[in-house]
Amino acid sequence: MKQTVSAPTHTCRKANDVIALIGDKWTVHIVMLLASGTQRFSDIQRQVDGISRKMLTVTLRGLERDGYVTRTVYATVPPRVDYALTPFGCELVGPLRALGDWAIANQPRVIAARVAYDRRDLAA
Amino acid sequence: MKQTVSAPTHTCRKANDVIALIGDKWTVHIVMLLASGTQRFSDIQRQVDGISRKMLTVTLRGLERDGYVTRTVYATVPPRVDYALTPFGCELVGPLRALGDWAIANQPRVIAARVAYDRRDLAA
DNA sequence: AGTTTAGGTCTCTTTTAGAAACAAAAGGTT
DNA sequence: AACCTTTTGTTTCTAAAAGAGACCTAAACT
Repeated sequence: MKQTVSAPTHTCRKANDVIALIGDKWTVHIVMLLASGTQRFSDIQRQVDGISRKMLTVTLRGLERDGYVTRTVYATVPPRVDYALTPFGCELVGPLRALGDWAIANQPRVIAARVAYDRRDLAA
Repeated sequence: MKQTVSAPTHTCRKANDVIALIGDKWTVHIVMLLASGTQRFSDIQRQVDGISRKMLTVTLRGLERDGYVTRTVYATVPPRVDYALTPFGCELVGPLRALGDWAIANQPRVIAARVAYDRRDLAA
């Protein structure tokens, strides 16, 4: 029997692959940061609260690979590496900022919902 | 010495907490699905390609806890459980759909960027 | 009796995230 | 000369999370 993968399913799987990176919590922060201009590695690390060097490297490499950011290495010692959005990356800023702003604006409601849920759970 | 956590940093950490769930690859799919109406557990599982029962349970529970969806259990055998967006969850649909649509529309460009990157990488 | 069904849970294995040590090499300091 | 600092990583090791698959319940059907 042939595989029964419908067209919509196929589209979803591919979109999922894109979303897996752009929806990532670190990615949202980093892209919003870079939206305000070029930054070097250590600048980003300082501004993205709680990220480890490793995860920053991994995330930035992924963003570079997918075409959202450029990585410019200066052959100095100690090294200096600049990250900046590509034009394609700039296009992503709109929808991503919408999500980020929504999250910031509605965070108190989420916290309230959590507290209510956990209290209800406790009572049961 | 006092902790030096600036106000923006504080805001970012809290927003991060919200984004960690709403930006999740499964969440985006599930919320978009529920946007078109109430669905039962097995319906969602069938439509969200590749999700395991466990991850579907975990994700839906998280969405319920944060106030985005309601969970209605019917005491029948075999059981039946309906999931639906709350009014709050409906508010999330806008920004989430924007992101999802962007991902679908631009997926080919991402794939192209990846291929180019990997080829460049290989040549080096 | 035995089978099927829906919505989970439980256990076990594989990935992934995160913390922390190490690298490299030019320039300044002792 | 030997040592320290600086920046951007990489490597290693541990903890947490995701995924695969068996198991559970109990009514209705065969």
